Amino acid sequence: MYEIFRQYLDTKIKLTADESLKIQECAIIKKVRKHQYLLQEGDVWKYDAFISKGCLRTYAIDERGDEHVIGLGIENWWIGDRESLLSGNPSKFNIDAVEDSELVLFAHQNFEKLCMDIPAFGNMVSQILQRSFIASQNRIQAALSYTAEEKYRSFLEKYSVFATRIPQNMIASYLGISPETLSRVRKSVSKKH
Amino acid sequence: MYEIFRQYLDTKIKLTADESLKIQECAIIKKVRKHQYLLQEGDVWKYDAFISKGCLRTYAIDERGDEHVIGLGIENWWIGDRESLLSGNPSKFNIDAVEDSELVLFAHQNFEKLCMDIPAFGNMVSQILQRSFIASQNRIQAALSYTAEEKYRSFLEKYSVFATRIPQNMIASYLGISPETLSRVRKSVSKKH
DNA sequence: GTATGCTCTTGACCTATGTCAAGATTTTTC
DNA sequence: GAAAAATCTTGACATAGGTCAAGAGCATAC
Repeated sequence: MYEIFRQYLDTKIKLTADESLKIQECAIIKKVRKHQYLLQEGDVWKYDAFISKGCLRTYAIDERGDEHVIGLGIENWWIGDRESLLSGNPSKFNIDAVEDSELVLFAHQNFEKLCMDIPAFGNMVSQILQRSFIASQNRIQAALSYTAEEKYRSFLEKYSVFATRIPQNMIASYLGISPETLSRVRKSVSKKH
Repeated sequence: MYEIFRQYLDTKIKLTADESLKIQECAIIKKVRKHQYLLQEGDVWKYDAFISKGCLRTYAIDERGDEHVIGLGIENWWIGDRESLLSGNPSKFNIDAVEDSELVLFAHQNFEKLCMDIPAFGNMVSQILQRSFIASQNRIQAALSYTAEEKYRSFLEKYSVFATRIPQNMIASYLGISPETLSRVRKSVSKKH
């Protein structure tokens, strides 16, 4: 439903009725069922996508056939493959639904036009991009410095919302550890309390 | 020297003489000697910084006292701590010079004004930000999926320029492996050719 | 509501990479 | 340009975390 996105916008920026309408006119509502792909490796990603309901993951598959969860997103997050979007090259990633989900999509050209025409909107988008970048930097730091247990603890601190909704094997993959190790870490963490 | 930055701008965007001047008026030239700090943990980072000459690194120090190289930059790269810049909080990172270097700094407020007043400049900046984000995503993928050898190989492919200028122990840290492991990987990689 | 698959846990064992230490090289300093 | 300091290499050994396998616990589907 578009309503969720409207509410999200309201919390972030002030828009005139006209601007608000312009944005809505570009929006495409998309539903995906659990396990359904939003993007498959090899396809070109052409949208800016807001999650209004549910939960999705971005993952890559390496030569050994192992999956690596690159990103996770729930309500009020944005998702997509900016590399494919920007370069026009086929994506290296898959995005699929962890739960039945709903998204608000914008064709990227329309989206860029909205950013140009509505400065408040453009600024919001660039804010989001900045925060995504900062989050990646922090994730890199965690990947470089943390033990398996520290990775899990800091994940819980930041993203406790995810912890209950996402299967453990995906969390393990997101953290760069094996599901077995995550299971053991969880056991030892819970014992300590 | 500011000239290098002017050339960089020329390759990216077209500016009027007036716009060009406005930008130059905000620029602060800063020289740092090898090993000198540009930013120390605990300080607040307040600039947008372009490297016109030399080479710098961003690193964090963990509780065990070990350094982790979060980022590297050479001529024509931007460097800084966007998290501290955006939040106003003290930085978790250190930035220091790997070689004698020269930077073009902009106080962030001036920089934002330039982005607003000169759309071409603003667009360039947001392009750069996007590419930084994409690069981080790829680095996360590498950290999650690659063996030590694969990390080093892909580093060489992307950043062969660095390979000669940056001490191996820093490259090792950037890749999240020990200097000894990197030394062994290099030996085995060179044998294969 | 019971059968079929997933996901999670646990144990036994393995391996890639880390750690420590010593020597060899290279770089810096005066 | 010699001495001191940093960096890199190599060997021996340690270990965090991976892999494999089996069983338990949960969902999902018909």
